[in-house]
Amino acid sequence: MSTERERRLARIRDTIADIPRGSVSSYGQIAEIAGIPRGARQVGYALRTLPEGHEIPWHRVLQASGHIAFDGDSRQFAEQRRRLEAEGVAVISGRVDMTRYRWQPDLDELLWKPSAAWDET
DNA sequence: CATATGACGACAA
DNA sequence: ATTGTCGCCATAT
Repeated sequence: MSTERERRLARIRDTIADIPRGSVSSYGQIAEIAGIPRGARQVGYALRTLPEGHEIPWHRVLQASGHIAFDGDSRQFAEQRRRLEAEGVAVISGRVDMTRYRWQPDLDELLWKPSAAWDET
């Protein structure tokens, strides 16, 4: 069986997995799409506790301001910037232009995802 | 049950 | 642009 907590984390991971290459999203946006309003910190928690060997595009999640969430001198910051630039996302001063790269899921995607929560029952 | 902790976010200086 | 405060909320202790 699955606890509510597990399903919540799964929805977050699934949502992040849907961010297309070359686009980015924010913690808050992911939370909302995953059905967790005001759950930005929960998205942070989910990313912090990703399972081993995951293939989740964690680097496509940024702060609402477009800034990378890690300290500019950290190794993780460098890795995230590298991955973003590798797929064509410009990172200027540790920041991405959200108006330009923000993921805008269409109706199909939004209607498609939630169904995963339905057939859980 | 009480506190502390964040890969957050909005807002006021 | 920066910094500090406060709100938020699941987890950890």
